[in-house]
Amino acid sequence: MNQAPAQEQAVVVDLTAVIVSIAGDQPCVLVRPRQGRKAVLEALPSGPLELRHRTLEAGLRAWVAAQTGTSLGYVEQLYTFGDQDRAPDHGDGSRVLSIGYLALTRAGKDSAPGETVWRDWYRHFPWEDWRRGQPAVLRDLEKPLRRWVAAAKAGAERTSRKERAGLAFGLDGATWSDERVLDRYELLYEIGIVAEARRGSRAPAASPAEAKLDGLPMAADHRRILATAITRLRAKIKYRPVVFELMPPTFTFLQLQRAVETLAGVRLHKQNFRRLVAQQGLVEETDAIIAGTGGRPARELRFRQEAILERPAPGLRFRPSAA
Amino acid sequence: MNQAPAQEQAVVVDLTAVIVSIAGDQPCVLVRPRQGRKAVLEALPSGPLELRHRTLEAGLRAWVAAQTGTSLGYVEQLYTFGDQDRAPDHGDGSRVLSIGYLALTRAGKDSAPGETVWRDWYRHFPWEDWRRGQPAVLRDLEKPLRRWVAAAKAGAERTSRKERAGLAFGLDGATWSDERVLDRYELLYEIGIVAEARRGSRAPAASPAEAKLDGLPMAADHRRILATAITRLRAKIKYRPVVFELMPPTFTFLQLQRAVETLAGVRLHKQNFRRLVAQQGLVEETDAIIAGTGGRPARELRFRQEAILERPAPGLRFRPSAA
DNA sequence: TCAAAAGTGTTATCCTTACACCCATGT
DNA sequence: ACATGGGTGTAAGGATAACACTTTTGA
Repeated sequence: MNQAPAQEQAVVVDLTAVIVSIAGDQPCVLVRPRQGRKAVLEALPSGPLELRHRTLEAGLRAWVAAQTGTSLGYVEQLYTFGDQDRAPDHGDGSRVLSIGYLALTRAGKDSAPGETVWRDWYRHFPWEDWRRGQPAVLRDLEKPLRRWVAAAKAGAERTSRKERAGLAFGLDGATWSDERVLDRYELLYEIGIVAEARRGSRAPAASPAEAKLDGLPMAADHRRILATAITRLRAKIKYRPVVFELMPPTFTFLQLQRAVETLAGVRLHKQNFRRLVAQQGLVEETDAIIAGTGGRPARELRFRQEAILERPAPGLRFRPSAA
Repeated sequence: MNQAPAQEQAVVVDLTAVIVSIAGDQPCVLVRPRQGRKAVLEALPSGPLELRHRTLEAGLRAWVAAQTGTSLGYVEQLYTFGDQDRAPDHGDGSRVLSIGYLALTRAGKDSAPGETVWRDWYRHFPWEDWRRGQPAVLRDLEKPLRRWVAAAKAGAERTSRKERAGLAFGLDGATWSDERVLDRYELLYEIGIVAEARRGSRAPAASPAEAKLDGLPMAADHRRILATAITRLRAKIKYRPVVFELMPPTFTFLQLQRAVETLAGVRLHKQNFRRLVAQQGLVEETDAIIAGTGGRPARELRFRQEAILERPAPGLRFRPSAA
């Protein structure tokens, strides 16, 4: 194809998994400790693509099985990360690509084998959880955001920064969108609030005040991959019945609502959510009634596979509740 | 990170571009001839990732500039293809990944430099163009599809095949969805109707009747990459203002409608489309009036950048017209 | 008895869809 | 005159959001 292979370069490809489950009211991701240059950091399960892997997905499943003992169900490819400066950990000049995957599983918080642990993803993104109202960090983030906008000299650059910050964080009358997780992370990375941005010691060290605004860092660029996964998942529950991959086979309306709220990081309006789910035909009642829910016993529900055939976009197109 | 690099394998990464533009009423993709094993096939512009490329996207832009003389505007990553049997052209056992990108450009049909050519993408997917009603091929495809369903022994496999075929091709009362381009291609690949599926000489040669049902093949797995691009683009015009990347700076309502119809492969309802676009605030009128449209002169429109800030999902959420 | 959850009913409002109809130009 | 595209009005139906209210359990 190409007569000048002079510069052609072999690269190593890492397969990286964001494995998500729900435990109680926490959205969890499976991580394992990895020794960084200064401290032990949390890393996503991952391993290099090998010749024996017939497909990329098969390679991912093999690595995850080896490292976590888990056999994955639902898996989808997210994105391929390959920028040269994205992972200061590998500073040896060689090229490492990461192909990120999103996996959904029912495995509970207890069942993390080997050295792996389930972690609430909001520990890494404290500004993303609006279930108890606007998160406290977010108010404190507004000041550095506005400072960053003002730091550009007036004109195109200033306008562009103002727009980006407004859109991503819902400033100046813009509404907060649960789906802009990656936009927000990348903006905070650019500003230098996120610890990973300062690893290459290019950016100035954060003031102690700013350091408190950041969530928990992760190894390499895994936090960016996690942000990509959350973005994809939050978008996808709205037009595909993916929540059910995270639910037990049977559940109640409220449990389903809580699951969606957990992922989306918002509170939903109870009555309307029930009606939405019911009339979409996504679930059907079993004969059972579940007691001990803390109130009146609830009808037990199960997912209706057939719904996929009937609706063009069978998801939970919720809107956050006003309250 | 991993103590046993025994099997670690270096791979070559190809950056592949699906460059789309609209010429008249044709959705076009930029291709260049490539010598296959038997014949000259159309290939997407592509080249290997090199050390000098700081980012994947930069590498892609460099290769496209070198091969086509085009400097790309809008670019987004699509998917990374890495299955071992996906590209029978490279049969030497080495691993080649392809990272596919979608690029949108205003360049017209005339301006294809070097050995490149603009091609109507429906030549490769004749079943995807419903602008003049149900495409003729589709009626003929129904028979082999049903034969494939019936070929499975009754039970889970048969049911699954029936569902897949129904969903993808709108059989048995299911509605045709313009977004299932990749599903349809992959199903036809699996059945063996698509020529690429028979390259490895695993599948039986098609009967002359079946060969006529297939669209034009492409080099390697480029047709699959193109199908991925069309799928993404058809989905995206509905919630992001990406059509405007393909439009001239100013245009009329009908031109905009034709552009969307060209991409989506469906006819739209005129009055409702106008209202939809107008009330979304996606466009604004210039002072000019355009004559010579074939009827009454039309108001000239331009895209409103600000619309992106105001709407959460500023796209053209059209539905196909009944007629 | 009371809090918490389950569940029903109703209304105002908005958006979509479809239909009907008039306007201005080129041939 | 008439075909073609440009452009407005409006009414029916469905989906949504917000509200109020009843029922059933466990502590």
